[in-house]
Amino acid sequence: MGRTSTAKEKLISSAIELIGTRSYNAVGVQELCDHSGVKKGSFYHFFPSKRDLTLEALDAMWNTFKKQMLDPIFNSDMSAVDKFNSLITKSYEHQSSTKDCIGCVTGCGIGNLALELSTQDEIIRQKIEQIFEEWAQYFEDVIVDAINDGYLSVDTDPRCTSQAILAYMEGIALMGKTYNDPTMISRLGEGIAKICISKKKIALGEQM
Amino acid sequence: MGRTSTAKEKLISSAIELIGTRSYNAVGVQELCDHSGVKKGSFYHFFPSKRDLTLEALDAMWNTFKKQMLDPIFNSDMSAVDKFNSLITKSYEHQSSTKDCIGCVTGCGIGNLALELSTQDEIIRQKIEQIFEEWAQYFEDVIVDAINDGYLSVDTDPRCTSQAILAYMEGIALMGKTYNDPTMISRLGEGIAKICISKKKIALGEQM
DNA sequence: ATATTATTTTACCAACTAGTCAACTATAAG
DNA sequence: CTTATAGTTGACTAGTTGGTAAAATAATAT
Repeated sequence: MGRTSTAKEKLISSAIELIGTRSYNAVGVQELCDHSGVKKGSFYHFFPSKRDLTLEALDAMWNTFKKQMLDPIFNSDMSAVDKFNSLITKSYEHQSSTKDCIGCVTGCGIGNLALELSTQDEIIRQKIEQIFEEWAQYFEDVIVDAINDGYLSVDTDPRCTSQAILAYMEGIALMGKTYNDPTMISRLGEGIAKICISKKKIALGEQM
Repeated sequence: MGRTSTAKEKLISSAIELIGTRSYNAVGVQELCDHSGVKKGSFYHFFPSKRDLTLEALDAMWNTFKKQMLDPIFNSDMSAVDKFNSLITKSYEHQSSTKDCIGCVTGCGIGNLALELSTQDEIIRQKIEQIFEEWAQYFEDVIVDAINDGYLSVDTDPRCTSQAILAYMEGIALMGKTYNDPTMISRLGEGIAKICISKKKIALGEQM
């Protein structure tokens, strides 16, 4: 009942675009409304706050990323190494076309919000933590396979290693954004398959 | 001539503390002034803009980091591996005490600003790029030594590898902040010495 | 056709933003 | 002791911030 609307979807798209290329605090509700052709009253009809829009934008970003990047690669029959290399290549291509289009490397939209808001908004921090958990699970699954197939030592800690690979990817995106150079991603991405963390832990006090 | 003042130093310290634990856009000039007990008029006597204060805060952060972290480790006689492990341990300890003190992992103050401002402020982006260049140089020097001493393959690309290690450190800091868990840094840090990038490059189209 | 309900619109608010300015004051050097 | 100068102060913009309230409107299910 009542009329239908595309305002919500338009606001989420604008949030991904504007906040993704600048930052959460640099983009205001008014600008989000202007960009999507929605009046501020409508904004607050659909979202209780800017924070809530951001939460939904984060979900949309993650779903798009899974559908366009992770699923095609990690549901394929490539080797573990090729899967990681392919992810790097696709990331490079994406950042490269973003730079051609708007003049700057924007990095990872999720990582950007993680660093900007983790200490300021516990709900957003938790949402990103949960996204990172899902993301690392993609990696962990192929690492477990690689161990079972004998391509990786049985000493490899799959969870630790998958988080390390995710950390490295986020770090590469940060470098690419800082240098405003997409080739940073392909150059540094070559090191990705070498990261692995063993189960045998060295006690912290002993390692020096 | 004229009177002396500590206002500038106090403002820089406040900027490091407040912007470091929240973000650039989340901290206003008024709050910076209140925190350091300086009136707004004095702020603009010393700094033409909030941006300029941030630029000086970035310098101060980098100098402190060099003096307290990099110099003691990289001017020591440890092995290359021990130097990197030691840096991880010190980073863990620092983030850990920050969490005990204020309740959250703040990550790398320089990396935080890099992601927040790189697409918005070209001058700040360039300053951080230059800091990253200096930072990676510390790593590159020990990698070159390790190659010369036979601990690392002669195929190792020192510049690429040093940037990759810096990327990994920034990625680890991002994960620690996102999970609000300092142990992320020590756990993932174990993989740091394994990263290395070879000189022999695989053409981008061939790698899949 | 009408009642119901979802959406849109406009005008509004109080608080806050970065930044300005001119008058005032303390001090270091001569 | 004076004078030049560096630093301090508080009042002031003009524009923006996230968010609110209520009236107006359009579409849908009956």
